[in-house]
Formats: sequence, structure tokens, C-alpha cells
Amino acid sequence: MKLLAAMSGGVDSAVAAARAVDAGHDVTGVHLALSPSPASHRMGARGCCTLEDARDARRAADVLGVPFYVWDLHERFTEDVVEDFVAEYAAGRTPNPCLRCNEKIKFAAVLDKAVALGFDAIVTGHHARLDRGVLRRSVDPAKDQSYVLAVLRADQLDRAMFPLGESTKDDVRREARDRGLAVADKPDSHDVCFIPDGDTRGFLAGRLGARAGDVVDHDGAVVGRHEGTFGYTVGQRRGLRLDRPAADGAPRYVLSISPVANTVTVGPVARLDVREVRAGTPVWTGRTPPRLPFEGTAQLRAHGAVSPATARLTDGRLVVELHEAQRGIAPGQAVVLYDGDRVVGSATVESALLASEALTTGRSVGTAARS
RNA sequence: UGGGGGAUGGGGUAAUCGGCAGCCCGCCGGCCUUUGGAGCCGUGCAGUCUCGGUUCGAGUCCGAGUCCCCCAG
Repeated sequence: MKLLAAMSGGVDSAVAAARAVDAGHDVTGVHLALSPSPASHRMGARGCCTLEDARDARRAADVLGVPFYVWDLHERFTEDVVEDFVAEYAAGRTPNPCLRCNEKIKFAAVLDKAVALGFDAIVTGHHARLDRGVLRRSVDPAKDQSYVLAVLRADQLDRAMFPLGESTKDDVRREARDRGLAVADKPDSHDVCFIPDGDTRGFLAGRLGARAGDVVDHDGAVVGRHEGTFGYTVGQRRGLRLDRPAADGAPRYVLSISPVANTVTVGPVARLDVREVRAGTPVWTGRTPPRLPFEGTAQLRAHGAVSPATARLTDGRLVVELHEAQRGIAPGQAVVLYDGDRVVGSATVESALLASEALTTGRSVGTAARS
């Protein structure tokens, strides 16, 4: 097959491309330039989008002996990922930009362009298994990235190839070394790639401007001030800088965020336990939707625990009942449904129902305002 | 000025009848992490306003001083 290998400059995508070559495919490497100013994004070996990363990708392509190009998609990336990120925070939600990037850039803009150029599929270094349209977790549970791929539809997965799903990260690094790839020992990337200094709050403040408001206790008492609701996420404990401790001396966490009232509500850890999640329209991974109600497991954050769950559809929206309470579920995050290690589908969390209220008032909390 | 209350790390608070100064925040360090200044861990940093007294032992009791708050000028 004629394959386009997306090469970030990291070890995973380099080995994935190498394996595609070994499998006898006609491989072309491409590095995605996503930053409007890649030079300013240089932060050591941290990200995936620096000039240094582009050079690393090119060197890897040279070692593999495949053609290599750089595609400048920074406008699409800015529009679909960065602006979305900012807008979501402005609306009181907590987005996952990696997931958005997969959905809108790698397996949409890039894939479309690849198909238009005559490629059959795109190869990436994601740690997940994909076999005849069935998306599954990586054999390396610590590095599994199926969560951030769960936004992809069958037609996108049909044109995707993840050669690393059967390998552990250690295997991949060892193989990279054996292949003479310079990136074999390059550190894993982490954090938001377009905020290289890690200062998300500062980045958002620069985009949205400070807007001070009250931090209130869950009974309504004002316990502190904030400089903008975008600086907080549900489940957050540190950085609250509250004037007074709780009456019982216990730590407090962010329970909900309201950009409309311009308040951040905090409370005890017990009030973070969520029993039911209401989400948006689901994306089903397979060619046909699962039979509902679906019994399986649900994961609500990229590296979070899974809970046995029952999912059903209400007015076209996904409602997931968690059989084990989960903590710190933020609107804007994705709920991903699994059947064992198989990805079934995903949806964006809109609101969560607290365990402490599920059986009593039935009131939904943590609901962010619609933008 | 009279009366009352208070003073515990960088901030906020707790400590029974006088008996190892605890907790929350912060800071520092570590773990985790291609989402969250997310989360988790640490025997880590850091404190009893000053002077004197009682006592085996004082944050605690007594006296004086300093400063702050409240009510009455």
C-alpha cells in the first residue's frame, strides 16, 4: 500500500514508519508543522512541534530511506485545536486538545490531504491496536493511547495504521536503537504541545484576559478570589489559594465552574464522586453502533481508572451510569466506552451527577454554560 | 480613655484538666503524564508576640509590656 507516515520527531512515529517500510509498503514521511512560530516552541525535547523535532523526523526518514516532507498545517491547527481549547476553557469546560488534534488534524485534515494525493492510509506511532476496524488498547497498558483515538469514526480508522500496538514502549526504544535511529532515547513528550512552558493558566490569561471573581464554598460562602474561571478544572486541589481552610480542616477541591456567574465552587473530596455522566452525541468506533443499553467499562480521562458502566442513549445523547464512582470528572473531557480492551465509542462530557446526589435530588451539577 | 477579646511557620487555623505543637494553603522535592498550572507521595521547609514567674513539665496558668480587633468616647 501507499502509506503516509506522520513523523513527529519522536521515537514512536519513527519506529512505526520503519515497520511500515519493513512490511513492504510504499512509505512517505511527513512532519506536521503545527505551530505558527516553531522556533519559539523550542523547549528541549519536550514537545512534538519544534524545529528540532522536524529535524529529528527528517533524520529518521533519511535512515529509513523514505521521502520526507513537512506539511504546514498551523492555520488548521490554530483554528481547530488552539481556538477550540481557548473557547472551551472560556465556557468553563476542560478540553483535551490531543484528542481534538486527532479528530480534526491528524485523521481529518492530514488524512484528507493524503487521500487526495493518492495515499491509501496514514501510519502513526500511537500505542493502540487496530485490526480490521477493531480499535483496541495497546499491549502496554502504561502507554496505551486508545483513549485519545476514541474520537475516530470507522471511515477514519479504515485509513489508519498503528504498527506499535503489539509492542511495549521498551520494545520500541530497543528497536529504535537497533535500527540506528537517533531518537531512540529521546524523552517522551508530555503536556500541551502548544504551551511549551506548561503555563496553561498564563496562556489562557493572555488570550482571555483576567476576570476576577469569587471562589465559593459548596454552601455558598465566599472563601477566596480567582483571576478567571479558566484557571481551574474540576477536581483541582492545588493552586486554590483560599483565604480560610475548611471548618473540618480537610482539603478542598474544585467542584464546579461557572463562567456566567464568574465563580469557582469548591468543597470536600467526597463531593467529587460521580455516579452518572451525561455526554453529547456519541461517536461509535465500529461500523455499526453497539446494542443499547451497552454494558462495559468507561474511562473518563486519558490516564484514569475505568469503571464498570452502563451506557444508554437519551434524546440522541450518551448517558453513562458508573457502577464505581469516579472522581474529578470535568465537562469537556471525553468519556470512552470499552468492551474489554476494545474501544466502542466516545462522547464529550457535558455534566456529571454526584454520587451523593444521585439517589436523592437527582440534580445535575458541574454543568458548564453553553457557549 | 474605660471595658471586653485576641496574638501559634509565608497565609489561615487546631491542641482535653498544664503532658510529643496537628491540619489546610504555600514553598521545595519526588512519582505519574502526548488533556487539566489535574492527581498522588514525602521522616522535606517553616511557628507558640516580648520579658519575667509558677511547675518535673507552659502554646495553655500568673504578672508586666507591645501590637491588633470589638463595644462604649
